[in-house]
This record gives sequence, C-alpha cells and structure tokens, in this order.
Amino acid sequence: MQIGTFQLLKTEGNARRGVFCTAHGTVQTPVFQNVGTAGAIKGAVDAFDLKELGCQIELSNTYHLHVRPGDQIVKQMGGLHRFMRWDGPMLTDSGGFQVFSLATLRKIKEEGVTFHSHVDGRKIFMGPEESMHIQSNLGSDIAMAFDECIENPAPREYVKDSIDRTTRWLKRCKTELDRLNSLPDTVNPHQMLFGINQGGTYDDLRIEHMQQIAELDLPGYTIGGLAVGESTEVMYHILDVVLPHAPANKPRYLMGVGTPSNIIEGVARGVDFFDCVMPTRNARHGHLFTHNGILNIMNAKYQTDDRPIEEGCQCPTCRRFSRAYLRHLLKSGEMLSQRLLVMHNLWFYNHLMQEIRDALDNGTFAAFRAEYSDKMSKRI
RNA sequence: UCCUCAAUAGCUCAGUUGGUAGAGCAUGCGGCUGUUAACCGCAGGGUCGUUGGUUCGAGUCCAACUUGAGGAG
Repeated sequence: MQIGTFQLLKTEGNARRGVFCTAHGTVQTPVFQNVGTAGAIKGAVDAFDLKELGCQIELSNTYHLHVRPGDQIVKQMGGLHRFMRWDGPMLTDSGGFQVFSLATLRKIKEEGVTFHSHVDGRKIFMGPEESMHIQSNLGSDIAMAFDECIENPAPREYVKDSIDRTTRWLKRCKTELDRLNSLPDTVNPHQMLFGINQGGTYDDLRIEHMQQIAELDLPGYTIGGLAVGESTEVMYHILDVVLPHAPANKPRYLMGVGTPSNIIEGVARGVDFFDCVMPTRNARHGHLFTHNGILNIMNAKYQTDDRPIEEGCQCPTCRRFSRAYLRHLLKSGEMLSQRLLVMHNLWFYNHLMQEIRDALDNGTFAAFRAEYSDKMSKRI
C-alpha cells in the first residue's frame, strides 16, 4: 500500500472500516490514538508498553516538545520515533489547541500567535510555517495543520473570520510542509498533512469551511473545535452535518474526543480517528473504564474488593492485581498506581476499537452500538 | 516536691482588645474530552482537657484539678 492512501474495507450505515498507510506502518481504523504529549504517556508508560497495550498510533504535541527539549534537539537525536523508541505510526498535533488552552498567555495575528511559555514565561511565536518546521523536525507521520480552536459558543462573526484565517493558515502549512519534505536532511520525507475543520456550532460555517479545505486534496481531514463547551447533542449534530461534506476516500479524525460513548457515536457517524487524554488523565485520577461503565477506584466500597477492575479483562493490570490493592496504591500516592491504572484504561480504549472493528467486519456494529453506547459511560 | 509551657476537628495547628470556632492534611463523594491537570471542586466532622468563678457574654480572663513536654532540686 502506498503511503498516504486510505482504503475503505467495509461500511455499515455511515460507519467505516478502513486501513490507512503511513511511513511507519498501516493503521486499522476506526482507531484511537494514544496520547503522549511530551513524547511520554503520562503515568510512567513507555513506547514498549504501548505495543503491549494494543496501541496502533501514538500522538505527541508540537508546542510541548518545542518548549522542552526543543525540536532541534529531537531532530539531532534522530527524530521523535527514535528519541522515544516508538517505531509505529505517529501523529503530532500542531500547537493550535495550546493557542486555545493557554488563551491567557497569547495574542493572535494573521502571521501567527505569540505565546508565553507555560514553563518559563518566555515569548514564543508560532505560525503555520513554524508549526510545520517543528513537526518536520519531530518527524511524525502525520502533521496537523496549525489552526485556531475556539470556544463554544462563539459569536458568528468571530467564527467566520476564524475559519477564513484557518483556511489561509492551512494553505501556508501545505506549501511549507511540501518544501520541508523535499529538503535533503528532513527527518521523515513522507510526513503528511491533515487539515482541520472549524466553524464552531454553526452548520453553514462548518460546511463552508469543510468545502474550502477539501479542495486542497489532503491525505486526511479532521473535525476540530468540538468537545470545547458545547453539549454532546450539539457535537453529534455537527458531525451529522459536516461529515457528509468530508471527502469519502480520506480518513476523518475527530480531535480530542472522547468518552467510550462519544467514540461509538463518532464511528456511527463516519469518524475513523480519535484521540483523547481521558483514558490517561482519568486513570491517574482513579476513574476506570469497563464494559459495564465507569468505576472510581477511590470509592470506599473497593477497600477489600479482591476482584480485578473488570472481570475477564486481559490487560496487564487486571491479569494480576485487585481493586483493593489498586485503591491502596492510589490513596497512598504510589507512582505504581498511575502506571497500572493508565495501562488498564489504554488497553480498554485500544481493545474497544478492536471490538468496534470486529463488529464492522462482521456487520454487527449496530448491535454493538445498541448494547454499549449508553452503558459504557455510566457510573457504576 | 517545685517552676515553666501546653491541652481547640481523626492528625498538625490558627484563633485578633472577651461577642458561641477556622486552615492544611486525612476521610467521604464528584468532576476531568487535539494534557499548563499525581489535578480541581464539594461535603461531613469540634460540650475548644475537666470543674468552678468573673462577666450581659469566656476557646480567649481567674482558680483548682487532670494529662503531657521541658526545667530545677
């Protein structure tokens, strides 16, 4: 398979089963990208653990790696794959989300954004070219466009200006990445660019923007600016409205989403790629995912519970340790608790995607959705 | 035996010139959606060592006692 091609294997309703080819191997979709922002999965999980947890594709962040250790350093060390010893597919986010989440520390202009580093306060300028340059130095397989993510709800006039700017930025990203990929010392000459759709909660702006970016014929398209303040129903509505306008022969990536239910509902609407900090962050905070819902391992009722987090789960944690022990570790502040809990949640997410792919292969996704969509995100 | 200091939430401690008590931690529960998050929020919990006294009113002032920590002999 040629790098950058997306092959649709099967569909069920709007849901898609596919395979996407990168310079570091193929990705079976729908897929959940495991988040390792600074080149590390929070909770003391490394690249070799990721393999064992069923991770197909790892995600890191442009801004964070630019601040520390510096993308030049990463390039000097042979690129991020070699630096962190992950030899599989990798996507890097562009820093666009940090423009949003570090809002108090930034100023947006046509050329780009001036940040103040959250680490030492120094001024950092990042625009489309800078983001591409950094991602090129990191050498990921998929680079994300440098976009503007805005809060929902936002005034219509602002959103309109913002999507026009994001489109201009996208064109600059494409031009710059093409140039960087052709340089002789580039880390990953097969690095691809995914465009990001914005438009807030306005149906027509979402569609207009998707049509604009689809013209660039990029290898993948992303829905951004969701799960940032709007209700779940609105998020699903936007997916319903915009995905029919995304190129059918390219993968669709819903950024930053979400709960197991969000993922099942996203797949049902035609999403192929997901990523979210939820399995890792929530694990560190004691919230664990199971097929029957979410349990909080901190709850007193688990103090003497000798069962695993989920009966029948084959993850490294559930094969060995009891709820009682995990609760003790977390309450005691032991670092081991983070590692064991994060491994369970990542296994759960990666395994969930495998179950979804199996269901699509077997034509039973509708039944899978009916059984689990609500159940998995309820508290138990 | 005497002197000094201390005694307030499960723990460690705040508590202004007397106006019926607060914090941190712990405990219980919740939140977390392209990670500034081993984080954030909420809640429960106290006859202020005991007994008296002064006062309109005492955790705060006085006395005795109890317990503890220092010190003297």
